[in-house]
Amino acid sequence: MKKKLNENYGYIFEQALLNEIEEVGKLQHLNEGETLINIQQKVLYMPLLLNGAIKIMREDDRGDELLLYYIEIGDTCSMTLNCCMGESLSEIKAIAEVDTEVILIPIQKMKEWLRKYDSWMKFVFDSFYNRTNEMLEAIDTLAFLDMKERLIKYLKDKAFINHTTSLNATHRDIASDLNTSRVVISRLLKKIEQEKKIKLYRNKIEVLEV
DNA sequence: ACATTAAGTGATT
DNA sequence: AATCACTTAATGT
Repeated sequence: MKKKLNENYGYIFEQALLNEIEEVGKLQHLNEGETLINIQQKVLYMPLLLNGAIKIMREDDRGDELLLYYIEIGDTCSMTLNCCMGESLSEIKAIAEVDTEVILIPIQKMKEWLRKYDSWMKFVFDSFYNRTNEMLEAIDTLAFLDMKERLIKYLKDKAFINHTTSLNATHRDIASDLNTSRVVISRLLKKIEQEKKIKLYRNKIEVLEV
């Protein structure tokens, strides 16, 4: 853990803070598809991403999901930052997009470190800024793009996060991430394929134009 | 060979 | 863009 921590955060945090993180943090491995936190669950830890990627989903009361954005290396989730004052319930659902390693930090430490370490404060503010921007982008996407454009963006993002143009996903999965129906996705994918931007297979999509 | 699941399609709203 | 109803294709047992 020490090594991985240093690789990813060695340049951001001072040594004393790194030591504390090592002391109180728990290393956790998440397999692809595993849930880090679910909606309405108590937020007890703040995750520091070491590698991999996590997708952040919103969910309505019927259980319909919507992909908001991804969290990547060196990131944390700002939703947990809101919670540093006390226990609260998660507004979002976080699922590992690929195999992922995180360090879990008890949220009580967050407040304490804010006063103690400049680098921590800077990190928290930066994270806030980054998440807010991603949130705005998610809103723009929803408000201004039609389903076809959303789908293309989705494919690009997914290819980027997974570091491959060969995506393993069913039309059903995609429809659920975008909160639409499978039929719609199938038809749009067909169109996009005809435009030579992707190639379709069973359970798999090859992204050609990136 | 049969059941299950993924994907394609026309028609309707 | 969503839904229905149905078909076809791929895959697992």
